[in-house]
Amino acid sequence: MLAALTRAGYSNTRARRSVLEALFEANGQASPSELLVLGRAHHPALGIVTVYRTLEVLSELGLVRRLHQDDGCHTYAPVQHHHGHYVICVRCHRTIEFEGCDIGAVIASVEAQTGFKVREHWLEMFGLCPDCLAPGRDAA
Amino acid sequence: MLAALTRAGYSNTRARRSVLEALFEANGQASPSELLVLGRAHHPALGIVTVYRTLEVLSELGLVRRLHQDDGCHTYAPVQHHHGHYVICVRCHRTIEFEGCDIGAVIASVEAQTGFKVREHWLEMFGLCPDCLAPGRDAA
DNA sequence: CGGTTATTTGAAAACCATTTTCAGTTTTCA
DNA sequence: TGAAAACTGAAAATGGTTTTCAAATAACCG
Repeated sequence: MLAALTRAGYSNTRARRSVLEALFEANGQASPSELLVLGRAHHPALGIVTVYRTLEVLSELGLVRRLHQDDGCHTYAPVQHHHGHYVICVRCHRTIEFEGCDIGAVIASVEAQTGFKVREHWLEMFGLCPDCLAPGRDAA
Repeated sequence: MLAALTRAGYSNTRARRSVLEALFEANGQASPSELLVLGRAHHPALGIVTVYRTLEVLSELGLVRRLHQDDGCHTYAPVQHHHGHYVICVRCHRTIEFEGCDIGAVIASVEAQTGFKVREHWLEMFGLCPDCLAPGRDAA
């Protein structure tokens, strides 16, 4: 990821490195303010503005994806699959990317129903992760 | 919709009526500030706070659905189908609800891939509506 | 219909995530 | 190593949304 940034012409700075590290230490996904806290473990002077700016660059390069929360705030997850979507645990917020979103048929049906030409879609799933499903781990 | 509000124990007020009217005059969906403008045509004293509060009530009653925009802002659409999702025109913002979101197979595959138990999902599609697709209407 | 109470309303203020501004710092590169 | 370009953080600005609170309105009862 750092290499991709450099390749794209961006400087290799301490602040950006700390954001990248934070991103991988998170639970699959994290908000800018969570990344600030995690990132400061590596670079105490890190500022929230730089977290936002780094995430913006990473998004543009397709290295990170922005997830939408119900309240309208955002969360960011490293991209693993080119066409990936996410399942988010409603209890612990663990987030996993999945691929094989086979909704071609749904899109075709929507196009037929509405006359629209669909270009992109958002799909996010919410549920419980294996750990939070397991009985006896309610304290987690 | 008004009847449903009354049935649920809410007062039938001029302000709420104007928000309902605005909702149906919109292009399938509208933001709170757009609803304020539309609603004021019916009730000039309408305030934005009441628009928000009315939408909140309508959401709770399942009469309206909140759509998420890329920037995190929200838009509201009247509910037509119990399990509906929306296609939004990226050009004119016309929004149409569709049903028959047949992603049971996708959900099953995600559950198998990740071990999560999926409870709900968000699905929004973006594209061009028939009018905006039509050539020669570029001025619209 | 008139009076009383409970509900609702709108303005202003508070909130909070995100963006912009700007002067100082760090990187890059020759 | 030194100059120029890129980057950074703090503080201020923005803008959608929520809270507060006194005034207005609707519902209800007689």
